[in-house]
Amino acid sequence: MQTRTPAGRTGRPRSASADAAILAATRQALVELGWSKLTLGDVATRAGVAKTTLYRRWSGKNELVVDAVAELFDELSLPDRGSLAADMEGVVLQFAAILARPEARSGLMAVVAEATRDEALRERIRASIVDRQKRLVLAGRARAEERGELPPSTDPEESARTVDLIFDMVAGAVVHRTLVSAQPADEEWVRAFTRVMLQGLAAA
Amino acid sequence: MQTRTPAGRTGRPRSASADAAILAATRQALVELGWSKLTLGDVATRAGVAKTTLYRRWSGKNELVVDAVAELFDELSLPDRGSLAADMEGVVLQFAAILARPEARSGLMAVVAEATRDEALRERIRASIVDRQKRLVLAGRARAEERGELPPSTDPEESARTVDLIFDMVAGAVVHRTLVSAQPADEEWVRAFTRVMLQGLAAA
DNA sequence: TGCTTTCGCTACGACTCGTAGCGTAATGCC
DNA sequence: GGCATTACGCTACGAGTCGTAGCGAAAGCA
Repeated sequence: MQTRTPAGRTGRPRSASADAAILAATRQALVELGWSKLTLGDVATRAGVAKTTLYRRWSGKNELVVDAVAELFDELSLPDRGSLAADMEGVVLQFAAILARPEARSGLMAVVAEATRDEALRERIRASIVDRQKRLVLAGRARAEERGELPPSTDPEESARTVDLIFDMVAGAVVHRTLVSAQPADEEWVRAFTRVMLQGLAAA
Repeated sequence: MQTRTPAGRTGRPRSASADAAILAATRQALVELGWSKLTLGDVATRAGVAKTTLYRRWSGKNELVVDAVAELFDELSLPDRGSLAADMEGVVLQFAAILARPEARSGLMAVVAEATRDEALRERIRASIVDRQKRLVLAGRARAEERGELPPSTDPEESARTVDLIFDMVAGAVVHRTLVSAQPADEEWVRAFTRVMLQGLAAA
């Protein structure tokens, strides 16, 4: 949210249900209208709140949509499928499934585009979406190390660079496949992609 | 352009210089204002043409910006650097250099976002940007085959799938690195990326 | 010279934006 | 219970943009 609810303060507290209603209404509007035709007045009507309430909590469309989209990615998980390759295929498929949803497609790309000219927005995206999901890469590597599929990482700086590279390659490829090439990131594609990734990383 | 200039037609012909001026003005406005604050009225003023002239040629902001951005990617080339790895590093660096320019950053992502809800726009992007640059992948592979670095491709369908995969991975990773992670795709990163790509492809 | 199409210009209604002002509702503190 | 404080819903507003229409002038072609 734009203004975090301070802990000990007097006065009427902000309605928690309004937050949820607004974010849900934002996603619904993204599905039906897309980014460019989405107006804050419309979102407020859908959520059953006044437009002024919306402006009291978010400074604008960008921040609102980032928060609405960020919630979508929290459902990503990394179930143990027995091998590094299977784990990776699984999470990539989950990621692809989220990107197949229209509220994620139109919302995510639009805020990334806006973020190219807005450092604060870029930081917000990084904090609430990107960095938040890097946990998956870290967990996958840790699990592979436990299995003995990967040697334990030694140089922490080199290790961080590799995580960033993996994340850029995975997220970038899936996004490009889904949104630019407009082809489904189905099991066949994910299998081919994962093979290139893992073979390439293993050789390095 | 929105309406191609028909060949044999009577009447005053459309000014060719106006097209160039409008596209240049669009890029300039993208740099100074970004996507969301760019208005067609402003572009028309910058280009020294009337707003109505602009609407006669393009149906809207989306189509205009696609054409303005597409021109940026035509300067990509594939100089012979002696090896597949060097060729790939070279073209990836060129691609990164274009994406480092503000008119490409803000424009490209925005139209991709809009394209998620507009099939015609998606097709326009694919035709005027994506497919147009796949020539680089094809040329790089052909050159590598001549050098003997790659076996000649046999199955044409499998071959096409590989080209698509490579393109999604290269373009996606560079875009994500540059625009989402907001880190420079510098020589060090490109070298690491290229190594993973080529090792991964070689093993498959 | 006529015919055709484009051009620049002005004006227009419709819409969205973000904010201000007001009275009311909900909470904490005394 | 009363009071201060904050959030809420509602209405209204000026500012800005959109995309289009209508006009006379300009630039080609036969």
